[in-house]
Amino acid sequence: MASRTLRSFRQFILGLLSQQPMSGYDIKRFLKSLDWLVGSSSFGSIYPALHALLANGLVTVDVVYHQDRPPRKIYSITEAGRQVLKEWINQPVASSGSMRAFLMRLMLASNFSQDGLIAHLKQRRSQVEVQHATLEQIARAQDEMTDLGQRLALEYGLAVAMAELAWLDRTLERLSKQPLPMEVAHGNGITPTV
Amino acid sequence: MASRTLRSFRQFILGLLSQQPMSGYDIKRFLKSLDWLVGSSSFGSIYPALHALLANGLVTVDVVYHQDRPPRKIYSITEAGRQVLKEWINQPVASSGSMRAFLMRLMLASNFSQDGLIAHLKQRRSQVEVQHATLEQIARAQDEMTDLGQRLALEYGLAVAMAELAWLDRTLERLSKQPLPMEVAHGNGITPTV
DNA sequence: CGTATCATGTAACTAGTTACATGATTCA
DNA sequence: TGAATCATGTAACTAGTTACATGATACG
Repeated sequence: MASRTLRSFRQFILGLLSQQPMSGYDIKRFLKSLDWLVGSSSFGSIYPALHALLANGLVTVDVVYHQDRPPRKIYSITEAGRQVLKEWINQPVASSGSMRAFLMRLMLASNFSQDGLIAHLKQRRSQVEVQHATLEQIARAQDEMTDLGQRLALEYGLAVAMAELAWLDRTLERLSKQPLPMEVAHGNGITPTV
Repeated sequence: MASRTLRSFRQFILGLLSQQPMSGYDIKRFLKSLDWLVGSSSFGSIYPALHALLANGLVTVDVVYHQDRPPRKIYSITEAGRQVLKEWINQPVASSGSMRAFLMRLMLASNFSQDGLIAHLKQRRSQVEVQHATLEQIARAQDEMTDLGQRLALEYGLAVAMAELAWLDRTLERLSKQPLPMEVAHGNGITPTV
């Protein structure tokens, strides 16, 4: 029984492997370049995650030897892995919805159906809208009395929320006009140097 | 020896208590309202954190009884607590700098010196600028070849980064013109209903 | 010759979540 | 009567970090 203890980070790694076979080192490099977007992580979490995915039969390994460099373990997703990934993607996202969680899923868009992708963006839109309204309400309720830092943080949140809403609206419109270039262009720019 | 094992979350709670004495339940409520900004947390982390702060002498408790409701434990910061908080605030922030970590500190602005606050905003500015440049570089390098999701995530990050930069510039200018209304207006809007 | 990059991994620890346990009061 | 809100807490677990260990090659 494929333990359903896989949580978001493991699943995200699985998602990356669905786009391209990679080694733990590749994943680290890739994640580091997107640090700001989805957050980096240490080898101490990547390797164990990979071992767990392997133990559950969601990925396979190929050891590739080189003359000049240490051997590399290239992980590839299996059919079972794609299945689990698809199930994960189809599950609704937690209502709080951090930007990080949203972006992690968004990056795996090729595993969404067209409608699924649009639904994901719409869901984000409504979440951000709620948060925006909440922040404005807090801001209105407190006005002068609030601590300077709280006021600044509130303004900051409002500015970011508005930017997100604007982007989401633009993008949703763009996507609804074109039939979506959904032919999955594999490759994430990190050449695996096999 | 006041163990220096206190990490950001504990310190943030300490910071909240520096603005106003609160109970664990108050903190939960307050954090929940700012879920989107700094993230919520469970009682399972709040109460133990409070106990740890108490054990280290950074806060004190007062039990307040009510006729109609359960008794509440109101925590207040001590002088030692303010000291630790000040030291934390004066420490430089990690270079990666998530928005969450930034906002947590920003919310505690009343514990900064004027210059400290401006320095904090400037540091964020330069971090976001670097990230923005990095994302643009990735976007340029990959152009067509990248997966749809990756492209969307990149765009999203760029939009948010630009919004942050704009806000930071506006705010830094605003702050440099006025001598700052730095008389600390205590109170965070959550009436403690003592 | 020392440092950086490539490459994999483990062990000890920290932090946090979820689920449980308790119990009073208010509202439908 | 049953659910919701107020209010505190603990125990078991999960996830993640930091620090360590290993070892090759390349570059200055």
